Amino acid sequence: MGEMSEEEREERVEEALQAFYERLQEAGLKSTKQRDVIVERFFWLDKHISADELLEDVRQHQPRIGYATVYRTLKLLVEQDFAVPKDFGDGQTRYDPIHNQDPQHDHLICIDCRKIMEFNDQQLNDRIQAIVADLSYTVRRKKIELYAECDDESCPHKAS
Amino acid sequence: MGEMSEEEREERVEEALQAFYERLQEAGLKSTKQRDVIVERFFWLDKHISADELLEDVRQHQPRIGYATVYRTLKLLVEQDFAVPKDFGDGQTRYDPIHNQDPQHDHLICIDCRKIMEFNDQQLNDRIQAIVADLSYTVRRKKIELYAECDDESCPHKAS
DNA sequence: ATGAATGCAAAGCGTTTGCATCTGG
DNA sequence: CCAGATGCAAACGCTTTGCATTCAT
Repeated sequence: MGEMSEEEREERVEEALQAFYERLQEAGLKSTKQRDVIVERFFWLDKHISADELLEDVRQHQPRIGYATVYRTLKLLVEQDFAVPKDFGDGQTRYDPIHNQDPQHDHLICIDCRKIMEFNDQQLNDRIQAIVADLSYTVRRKKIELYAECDDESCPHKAS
Repeated sequence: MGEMSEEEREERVEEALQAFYERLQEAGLKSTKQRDVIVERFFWLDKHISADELLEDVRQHQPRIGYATVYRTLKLLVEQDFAVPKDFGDGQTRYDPIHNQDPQHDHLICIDCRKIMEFNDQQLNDRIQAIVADLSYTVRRKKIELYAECDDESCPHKAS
């Protein structure tokens, strides 16, 4: 997770938005004020987020937005392969934006404080591809969550 | 997934039950008709199962059992590390029994027919352990789900 | 007898849907 | 114009909980 300047971020968001609206048009779907804000904020924030959290953020820009719209937009993003739903076992689905440059990452969850870290390991991905190929399948997407405990006893994660 | 004789299966169930009831006693919890049946069927069936499916199965032995009891028992099994909750994205949680001899397996889900297959790959596990160790963590449990498409066009899985 | 477990029904919670209204292309 | 999008509220499906009753120890 390297640093990213404001311009780079805006550029990335812009690219994603453009790709998204291209798909919308292909599918004969529309661009609306609400949809625009939701999608833009989703790409801008660029992290796994719950419908709830996204709604809260989006309402700062468009206060009268309904949660149904957020759910519908997230569903749309998933269908169009711009987001991946994730379940971390706390009862609500999180959505991870997919930006083309970054292959889909995996998660390491601290069982002490529930902090969620991201990682991306090529050797792991290679092995997965091999396993699935052996079974005569082709991976479309994966969900890898490692629940782990911090080795360092004095680690701040040792909250609970 | 090797074959297993009836005796072996019964023996495995017996072992698991014994371990479970030992823990119960340690925790000052009780054995009841309902709990016994649920836990026994859960270990016997020995596959990821939803509360719903388990209830249906259990009711063939104890018709008056309530679903709350099944949920409570599953929760107990999870707390005591005899089961792992899994979410495959279809809205309901499945529970996987943990039997000590078999390390926790992973899943390959066919995106065409939703069939869920299990696998266990040592190289994969090794790599995971290495990744997590690098981050100064120790894996407690993992959740790996690969959503894939069958390569064989004539495969019966190509249902949808 | 006493704390735990059960069954039932009701409540909870995140998510989806029906419908009247609005809006973008 | 008119299919698609929105907002609201109601419905949904899975899961949890409150409570009176039953049961294991």
